Amino acid sequence: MARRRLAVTIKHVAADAGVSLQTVSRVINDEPNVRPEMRERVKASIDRLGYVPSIAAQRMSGSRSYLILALNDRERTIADWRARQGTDWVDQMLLGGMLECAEHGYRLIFELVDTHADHLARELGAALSALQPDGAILTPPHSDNPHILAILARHHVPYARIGAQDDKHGGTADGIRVSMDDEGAARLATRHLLDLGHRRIGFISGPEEYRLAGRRVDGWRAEMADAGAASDGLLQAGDFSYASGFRAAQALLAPIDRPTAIIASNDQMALATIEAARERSLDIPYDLSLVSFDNTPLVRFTTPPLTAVDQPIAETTATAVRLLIQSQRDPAALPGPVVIPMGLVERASTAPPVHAA
Amino acid sequence: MARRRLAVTIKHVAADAGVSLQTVSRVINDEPNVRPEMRERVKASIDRLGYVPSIAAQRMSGSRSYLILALNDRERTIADWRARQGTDWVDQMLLGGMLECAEHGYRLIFELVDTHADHLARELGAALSALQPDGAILTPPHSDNPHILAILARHHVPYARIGAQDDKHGGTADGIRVSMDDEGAARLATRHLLDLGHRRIGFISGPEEYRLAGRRVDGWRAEMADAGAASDGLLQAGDFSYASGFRAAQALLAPIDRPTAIIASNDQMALATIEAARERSLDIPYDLSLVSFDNTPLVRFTTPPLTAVDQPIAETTATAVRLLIQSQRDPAALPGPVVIPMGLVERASTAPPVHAA
DNA sequence: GTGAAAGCGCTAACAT
DNA sequence: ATGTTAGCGCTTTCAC
Repeated sequence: MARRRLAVTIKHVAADAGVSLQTVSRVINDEPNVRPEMRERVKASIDRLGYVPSIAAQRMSGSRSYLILALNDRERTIADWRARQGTDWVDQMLLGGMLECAEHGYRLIFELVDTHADHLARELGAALSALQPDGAILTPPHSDNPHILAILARHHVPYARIGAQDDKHGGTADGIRVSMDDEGAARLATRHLLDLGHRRIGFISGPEEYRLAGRRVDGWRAEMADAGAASDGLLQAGDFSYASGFRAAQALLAPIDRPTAIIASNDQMALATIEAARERSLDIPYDLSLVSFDNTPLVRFTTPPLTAVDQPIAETTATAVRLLIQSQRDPAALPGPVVIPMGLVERASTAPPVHAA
Repeated sequence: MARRRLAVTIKHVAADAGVSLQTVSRVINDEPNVRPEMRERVKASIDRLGYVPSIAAQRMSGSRSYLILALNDRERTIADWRARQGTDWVDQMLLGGMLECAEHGYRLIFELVDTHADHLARELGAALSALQPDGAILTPPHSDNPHILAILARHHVPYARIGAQDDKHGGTADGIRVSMDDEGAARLATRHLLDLGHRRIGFISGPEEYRLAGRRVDGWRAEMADAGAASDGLLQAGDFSYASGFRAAQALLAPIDRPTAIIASNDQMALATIEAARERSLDIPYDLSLVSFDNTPLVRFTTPPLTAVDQPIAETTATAVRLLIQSQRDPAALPGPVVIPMGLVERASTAPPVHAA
């Protein structure tokens, strides 16, 4: 069976326009040294023939692949998908990432990567060798994984690290860094509750391997301190799971001098806090105010709908893509760490404490 | 700046194993005419060097690209992402599609395609020329779009149509077809309500351009007829939007002889029905039973949680991928239309009617 | 069963 | 400002 190559190639365009391959290539890549009239002629041929460069061929000859890899944690992502809890992290990433890529003629490819070290080098290496992307976007917890950074570096793939905290090599700019202002957001949430009149504000933290979890704790503690409110005994450790959130909420709500408000550092743990409050017949928001983190879709459908810190995932991903592409064009100017502000969406789960105001 | 090609290529493997390029190629592609011992030797070299074939090069020389495109409607998908209502169609597609692809050494690339005819040919053509995928998965409403099918055919890209109803060219097997059993599911939902003792069961339909919407209506009507229950005046047209669902529910609930149960053909319209019932002080499930379609995450968080028909999107997508890949291996045997059964998840929104049982 | 040669579509380096 | 040449990594003939 003869392979029918119906695809129009650069040759057809060259013939049609009566120029050399090279001139067509120059036009495609917006390179100099082509007279305007030639350029127009070639463009006309391209349009007429409906020519589109083959990414494979472009990549083969050492040029760009116009592919950007979005690397996410396999285990966690699949678990989220299976759980069907409405977590839309992936969707928001695609929304921000794909649209921004399209803007620049790139394409975003979503890829799952195992954290487990054995597979890691093989798996990620395979993806990089096979696809040869022009860049990669790392999400937590990969953003701070030195193994992954090393593999990327070995393959000369530039990367943007979302939510990465520090440079690994003391001061050396290690990839592009784009973070959400988790600390500021925690302050914002805490301030909101303080303003309502709360003084005893509990906090349920996330797991330590997520650096952003620590930053959220820092923000809460700092804002409490600034207000002269004690935070001792008001911190409970969770791991972002419902079960851990439930235990943490129970621990916070058990004492007589229980907090009048709780900040949960993600939505699942906030959900668990609602349940823990219900068990003790505490009414939200009157007996207990609750602020959640992340603002995933489900918090609009809980009873009551939750006041929540909003994670601007789409905007953050778009920014990462933009900086990555810009830095290819001008490899000199790597931008410093960029911080995207987070917002607070007030809903019905926060109110003044009963005995205050 | 010298381009440092650190990647290990087929040459390195050939040299390392002391064989020709061709033999390595045969091993990679599991082709015959290689002695077992040679094969082992080459495999050992591949492992040692961590060699991975470059997709670009493979594609260049006329072989597979190991890429499968998942085509979704741009406007609708972006709107869903922006709305953040917890619709996880895309996630479930990725779950089923990516994992099944990985199983066979393929990769799934998620792509948005405009329905608007002008752009369509350019856009989709560009994606196909650039990526040269080995196959495409079409989702509604693209599955039945003759324009898209034609462009795919012109580029010789085999496709699987999810939720496509009929062959376009009367009997000619037009691509692979995988559908969910919408009619059966509607019957299932209706039967569930009939079994509870309901006789007046209202139905809120979806827009006509989605063929599955029509099939859901058919199933409801057929099951009602089988039970000897009248369906006249119990059908209201919606378009899958909240607003349309609200209007439809209002129309259904206004008459004195209002239905004791309603089936909404998607979750947004079910949500709207909850609100419409609340406005008339109708308690769900006691005054009104409600069954939803799709089982997106949000229906677990409503009050009450909704009994819903579950769309097995992941399984359907996985099946489409599997059939697509199989049919490349053995182009002879294109399977007939495959139907994936849907299930009913019972939650708290359905109960016997007050004046029955 | 194995290898050598040609070529896929494109761009970098080097002419002109 | 434009054309020519070589080669990217791989698979497909076609020899042996």
